[in-house]
Amino acid sequence: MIEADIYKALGDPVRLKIITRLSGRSTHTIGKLSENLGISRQGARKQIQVLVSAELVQLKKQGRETQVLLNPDKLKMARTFITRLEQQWEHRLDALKHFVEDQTVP
Amino acid sequence: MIEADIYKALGDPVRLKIITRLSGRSTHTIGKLSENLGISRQGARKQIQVLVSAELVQLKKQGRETQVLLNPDKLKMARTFITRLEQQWEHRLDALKHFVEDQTVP
DNA sequence: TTAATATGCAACTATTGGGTTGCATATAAT
DNA sequence: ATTATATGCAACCCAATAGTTGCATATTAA
Repeated sequence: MIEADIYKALGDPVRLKIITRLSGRSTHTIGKLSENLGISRQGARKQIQVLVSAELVQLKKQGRETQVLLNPDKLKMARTFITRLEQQWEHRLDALKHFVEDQTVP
Repeated sequence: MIEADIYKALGDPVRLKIITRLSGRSTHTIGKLSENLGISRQGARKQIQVLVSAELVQLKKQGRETQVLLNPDKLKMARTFITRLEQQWEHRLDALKHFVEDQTVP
């Protein structure tokens, strides 16, 4: 079940904040991204690495700094999976509804 | 950042399997749901409890067994949040595109 | 009433995770 | 050449998590 890793990566307030920032502003360097997260730079770096491992984010070294890039495909995967769950659920409810209707005396 | 808790709950293969089962079939008892997860009943029970705490799932006791019910609202929240991230991202890309176009010599 | 089933609760272990500090290194600016 | 900036790497700590086993309890079936 590969999907779990994506949600696991999103399942931390710091990492979610990072992702949110990336989705909103243009590219961030590791340094900028690590600011105002309430933790140390190295702490932030570790969280960024988690996002890299989950492939939600990509690093691109440019000179002495490193850009952090969002990978929208992975976000899409996460959303698609949830959407599928919801659809199955609704389909199930529909089936149940029909079943109940069939049982009803006309 | 409340959202993180939802993803955290989804971020485990066992729990994701449970959610998947719940979305697909009709209501499960705790017992049935705990089968074939590769872990003990009590282990599974703990994971179900995590889902309960995250309000992704609800329990309803019926006699000696307990039904596990999916809470579709929470799934929707998770999906909505990701969708919003994606939209911000796209909006950002659009803005960038326009900026580039403005810089282009006609 | 006795037995079987469905579940709960608690203690314990091992691993993962989030975070820190300290130090090293590479690139850029003065 | 020296200094400042951006980042990397490793060791360490503590808390949380995933899982286990063992036993208790409530409900239903025989």
